Amino acid sequence: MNMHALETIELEMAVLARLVKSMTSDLRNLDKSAYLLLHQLSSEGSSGVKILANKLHLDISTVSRQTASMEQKGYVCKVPDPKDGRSYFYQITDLGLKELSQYKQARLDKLEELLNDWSDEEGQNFGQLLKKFNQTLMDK
Amino acid sequence: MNMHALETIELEMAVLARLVKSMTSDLRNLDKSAYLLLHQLSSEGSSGVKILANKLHLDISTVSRQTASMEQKGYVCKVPDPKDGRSYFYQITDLGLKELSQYKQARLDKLEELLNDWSDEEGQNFGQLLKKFNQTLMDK
DNA sequence: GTATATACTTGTATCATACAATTAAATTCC
DNA sequence: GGAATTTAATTGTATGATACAAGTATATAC
Repeated sequence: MNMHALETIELEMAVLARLVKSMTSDLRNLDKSAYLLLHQLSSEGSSGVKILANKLHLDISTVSRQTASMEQKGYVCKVPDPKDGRSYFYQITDLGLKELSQYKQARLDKLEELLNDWSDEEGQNFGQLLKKFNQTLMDK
Repeated sequence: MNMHALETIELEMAVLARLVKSMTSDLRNLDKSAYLLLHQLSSEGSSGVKILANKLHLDISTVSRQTASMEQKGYVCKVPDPKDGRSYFYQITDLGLKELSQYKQARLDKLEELLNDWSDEEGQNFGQLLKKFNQTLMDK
């Protein structure tokens, strides 16, 4: 790929990481970190910490703490695996779904306001490229 | 903007933030956090912590610690402002420039490998949209 | 039935960050 | 010109997200 484009992506990616961090720091009903966890449980169904850790690219100890915290808040419930006394499934609860949807909506509202002068085409394009980029990162 | 596009951007942005975090955790000569600081000093010249904090969207206390750490490593030097006894300029040193460039190159190499099957056009497009997105975030 | 592997949790450490308190210098306002 | 206020920066303290290592309990293999 063209060097200039690479350099742009490289720098802007660093800038973005910083900006996203400061941007999301104020919608704090939900632990920011738990968003993807709940999303995962909601979109691909219950699973145990090992699978979650894999999907989320996190250490299992981190996920274990996240699930414990989510359980404590009533957003997920911990179901023992009948086939294996060591393992559990975490299942998102109705309250968890509600929280997830509210948090998502808050993010969407904010984003919509930010991007209010972007064209449909730019938005679609950006969304697709971001998705592709993530896919590329995920697979390697 | 089209709702579906917004939703894609919203979700993929969260995924990206996570992926970028795990991706960059292994090129650790330079504190990951210091990269943008050195970049800023190198591209827009010396300045004090307040201005840096503004440009980097960080608290001045955070920047103060970052500059102290960079100074300790010899990547920046701290020059008293002759006009104001309270303030300083931080200036990037030759060593700092060298480190910055090495770190940047490592990131570029990694990115190049990741994106080796992307077309020039996609890359350019993505770079431009990322830049525009960051600009949008930066300004609000 | 002992040894090993596996699923998960808990202990400990680190990093990046923010907010609050502090210090020291500059500015303002009688 | 000196007291009150503002400003630039640092330092104290706390937190959140993370990883790695050690521990616990259960399952599997030989």
